[in-house]
Amino acid sequence: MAKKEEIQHDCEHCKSRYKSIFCQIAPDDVKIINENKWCQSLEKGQQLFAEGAYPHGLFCVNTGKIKIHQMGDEGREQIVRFAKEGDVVGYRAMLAGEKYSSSATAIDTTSICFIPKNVIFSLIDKDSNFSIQLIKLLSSNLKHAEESILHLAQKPVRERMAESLLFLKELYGLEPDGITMSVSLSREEIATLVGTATETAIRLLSEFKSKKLVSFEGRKIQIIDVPGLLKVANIHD
Amino acid sequence: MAKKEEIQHDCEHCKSRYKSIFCQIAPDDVKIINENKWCQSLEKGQQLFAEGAYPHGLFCVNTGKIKIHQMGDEGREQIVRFAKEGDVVGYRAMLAGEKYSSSATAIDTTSICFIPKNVIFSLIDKDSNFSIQLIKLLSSNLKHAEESILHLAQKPVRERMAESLLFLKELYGLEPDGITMSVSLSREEIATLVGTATETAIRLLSEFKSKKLVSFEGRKIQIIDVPGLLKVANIHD
DNA sequence: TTCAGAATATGACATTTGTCATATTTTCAA
DNA sequence: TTGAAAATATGACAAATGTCATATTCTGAA
Repeated sequence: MAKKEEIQHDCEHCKSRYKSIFCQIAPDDVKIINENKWCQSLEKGQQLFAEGAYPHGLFCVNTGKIKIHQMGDEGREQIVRFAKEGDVVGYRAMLAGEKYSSSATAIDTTSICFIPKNVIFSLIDKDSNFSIQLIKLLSSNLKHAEESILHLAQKPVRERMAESLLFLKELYGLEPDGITMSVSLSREEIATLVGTATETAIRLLSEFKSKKLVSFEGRKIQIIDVPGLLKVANIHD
Repeated sequence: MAKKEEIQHDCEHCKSRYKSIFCQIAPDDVKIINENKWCQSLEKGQQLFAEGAYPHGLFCVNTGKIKIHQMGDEGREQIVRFAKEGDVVGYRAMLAGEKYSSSATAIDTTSICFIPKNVIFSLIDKDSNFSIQLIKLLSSNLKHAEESILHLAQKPVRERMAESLLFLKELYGLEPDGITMSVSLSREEIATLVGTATETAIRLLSEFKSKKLVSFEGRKIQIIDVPGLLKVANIHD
């Protein structure tokens, strides 16, 4: 695990708390979390935790962007989820009492807080509202995962590529210019998200560029034609 | 929804309860569930609930087999999960307060109990142990879903077919003869589980038969060579 | 600045997988 | 029992996608 960078934040005034599963907890519990958490900042590319390790707590994303990924048989990575401000990562394995089944890596400068396992379990024990928040989070993740299963099984790569671009735009939003995607990924990372070979991803992006659906300069991708991308993605209503 | 067949069971003596998320609840709560639940039996092919409908509770599988499936763009079904004795179905949408994102259909004669939403939520409220059971269930489903994402994105169809056969053997077990799989699916259903075209599924099964990995007579499939299937599935340790 | 290694790009080609057509077999209701 | 419809099977072919080779461009450290 990356070294601790002790830039302590204060949970009481944490703005990402209100976007998180901790949005409804009691002031006393906020205090307990505040006293037991520690904060850390990650550079782009730094790993938060690795597949196979044992979790000792969970991580709250304060600012930044995280990818959750798994290693396939041939050493090829697969991105299974993303996290942003207000999201919680590393909780699935912790709650299940298992080793991590995925790794988490920062894909941008990221600031996170770590909350120890025992604090979370005592919260579950005393605050049923918090349990419901966790249950809803897991449910939402499961819904998205099952949608991915459907799309990977049935949609051609071109559709999935268009869909992934729109998904990234929705999730991480645009820069102040209103068209450039805030998230910056390598072609290889885009390929592992879409579930295809890097060369295929590159070709499809070039094709989308020539069709004026997107434009890009290196990793900075501009979304030019949302209706066009929706059409390619075969998304209607 | 299918019509109610009032064959009331008794939760206090229900043997599938001990395999379920209700394994640890208090006797008083068992009583409450018993008084509020109703039971239903489903023929093979009968639908339990449909994508888009609103959930009013959850279903416990008493005996039998259920598939959880979604409809893709071109009207092709995708199986995303299975349920068996002791499993709970239809809970994801209910807990999240959403419409069903999948349908559930019996793939064998099945007996289930329905437990109303308010009973479940009051259990969550009073019994944190029950919440943890639900959280673990969701975590387990999410883990499997993310594994499916990895495999659909990276493994060729042949590997996924071998893996699916082994998975079905593990999940539903074998008949008393020790080699025939207990679950009986059409070629089309197997295809929608593996994520391929029906013809491709048929060809692969024929290939496995000629390689003496399996044998079959119609929908009754015998697992002949587990190590061979593991090898084809590219599963090592 | 410069150079090596990485990332991106593109062509050529092989392989996998899906689609369509058409038998053949099975199932089930009249 | 019989016939129609559905399910299974198989061939021929097309389309999608991956792989390998090879440029070209970019990036960061010396």
